[in-house]
Amino acid sequence: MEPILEDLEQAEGLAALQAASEAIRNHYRIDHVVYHWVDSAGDQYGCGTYSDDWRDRYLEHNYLRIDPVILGCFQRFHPVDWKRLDWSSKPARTFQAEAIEHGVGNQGFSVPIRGPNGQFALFTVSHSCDDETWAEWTEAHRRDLILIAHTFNEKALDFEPDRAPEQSQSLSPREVDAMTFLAMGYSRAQVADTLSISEHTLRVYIESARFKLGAMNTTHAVARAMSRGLIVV
Amino acid sequence: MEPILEDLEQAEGLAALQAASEAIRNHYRIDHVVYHWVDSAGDQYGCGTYSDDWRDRYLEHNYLRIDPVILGCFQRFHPVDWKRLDWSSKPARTFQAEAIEHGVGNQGFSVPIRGPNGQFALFTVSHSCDDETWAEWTEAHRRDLILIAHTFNEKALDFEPDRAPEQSQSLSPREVDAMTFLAMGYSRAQVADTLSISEHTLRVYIESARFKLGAMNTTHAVARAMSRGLIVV
DNA sequence: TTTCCCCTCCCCAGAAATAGCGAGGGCGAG
DNA sequence: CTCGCCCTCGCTATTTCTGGGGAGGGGAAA
Repeated sequence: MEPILEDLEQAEGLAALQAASEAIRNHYRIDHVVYHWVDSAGDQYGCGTYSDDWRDRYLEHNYLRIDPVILGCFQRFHPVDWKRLDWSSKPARTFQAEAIEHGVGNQGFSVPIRGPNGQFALFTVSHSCDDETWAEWTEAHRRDLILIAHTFNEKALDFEPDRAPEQSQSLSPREVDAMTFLAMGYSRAQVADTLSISEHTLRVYIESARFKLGAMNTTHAVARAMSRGLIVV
Repeated sequence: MEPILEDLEQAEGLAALQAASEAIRNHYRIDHVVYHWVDSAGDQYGCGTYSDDWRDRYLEHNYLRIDPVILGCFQRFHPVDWKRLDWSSKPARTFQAEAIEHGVGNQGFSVPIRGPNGQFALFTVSHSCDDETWAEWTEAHRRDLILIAHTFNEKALDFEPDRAPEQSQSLSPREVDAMTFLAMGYSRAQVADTLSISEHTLRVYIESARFKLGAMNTTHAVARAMSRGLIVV
C-alpha cells in the first residue's frame, strides 16, 4: 500500500483526489472508494468512484438524513463495517436496496473523521462479495484504510481552505455558560439562577452569543454552538 | 513499529495501556508518551509516562484551560508539532516553563482524535532534543503515531464503556424533520410552513420528540438530538 | 489613555412557545 | 382484529422568549 499512500500524499488539486480514489480502488481491486464531507452548515462535498447517477440521486433526495452509514458513523468513534450498522428501519432498507441497485457494493467499511467546529468526513470503501471474504479483506487492510482516510481528508482540506480554518467567532466564558445550560434544558430563569445573575443579564449573553453565531433564535444558537464544538453537553 | 502496535491491540485493561505507553516510549527512545481524554462533562482521564507530580499539578491547576497543546489541537484537524502552536500568551509561556521544569520535553507532537458528542482525546509524544532531530523523527514516524493514537483511543474506550455513546431511542421521520429545521433556526411557524403541515401538528412532533429524548424544552430536545447524532445539521 | 470587549443591571410590549383538553384515519405487529 | 405508533387537525390560556431601548464599572490591549 505504500506507493498508494505516497501518491495520495503527492496529490495536488481536487482532480488528483478523484484520480486517487480510482487508484485506490484499482490497487485493492474493490468496487468503490468514496470520500464524503459534511459541513456544519449542512453543505456536502464528495469525491470518489460512485456513479454520477447515484451521487446526484443521493444529493437530490437528501439521503444524508437517512443513510445509515452517515447516521451510524456520526455516533461512532471508530471505523465500522457496514454490517454493524442499523439497517432495520424502513427508510434505511429502501435506501440500501436503491444503493445496491446503483452499483454500491453490499459490503462496506467506513472511517469517520471529525474536526473542530463540527466538521465531519467519511472515507468509505465498498465492495460486492460474501461476508467472509470481506471480513478477511478489512482485517488485512484496516490500518491502511485508516491512514488513507486521514491523508485523504488532510488533502481535501488543503485544497479547500474555506472548509478548514473556519475560524468561528469564539464565545465569552459567560456566553459559553449560558449556551451550555440552555443546551442542558434549563429555562432562562433557571440558568440565571444557576449562574447567580439576573435574568436580564443572562439575556444579554444569549443575545450576544446569538449575534456572534449568526443565529436566529436561542435554539439555533445552541445548535450552532454545539456543532462548532464551542460548547459540550 | 509493527510489534508495538500489535502489543497495543492485544492490551487488556487500563493498566495495560499504562504499560503500553511505556513500551512505546522505550521503543522509540523518547521521553514521554501520553494519552489524554477530555470528557463531555469536562472530566479528564489520562495515562502515560508523565510524572505523578506533573499530572497532579496539571489537574489541580486545571491547566486544561491554558495548555496550548489542548487549545491548539481542539481547533485543529490534523496532528501537529508543538512548535506550530501558539505559545505567545503569558499563561501559555508560564505553563511551558513549568512543564519543562517537570520533565516534559521541549519538543512534542500531538494527534487530536474526536468522537461524537464533543468527545476529544489527544495522543502526545514528547522529547528533549534540537529542532532538526525532532523534525526528522516526526517525519519518519508520523504514520505510526497516527495509527498508535487511534488504536490507543479505541482501547481506552473499550475499557470505559460509559464513555461510548449509548444507543438512544430513535425519532420518527417527521420528528427528525422537526428537530432538524428547529436546529436550523426556523421558528415553529416556519417549520410548519416548510413541512406543509399545521403548526399544531408540528407541535405534536416536537412534544413527542421531547418526550422520547427526555428533554425539558425544545432547545434541550434539539441539543440532545444533535449530540446523539439523530439529526445532522 | 483611549478604545474595545466583558460583565452586570433595568423597563416594556409584542411575539412565540408551552400546557392542557380534544378528534380521526392509516399501517404494521402480535 | 385489536393495539400501538405515526400522521394530521382544532381550541384556549398561560408562561416564556424576543427585540427595542438604556446605564455603569472593570480589565486588557493598542
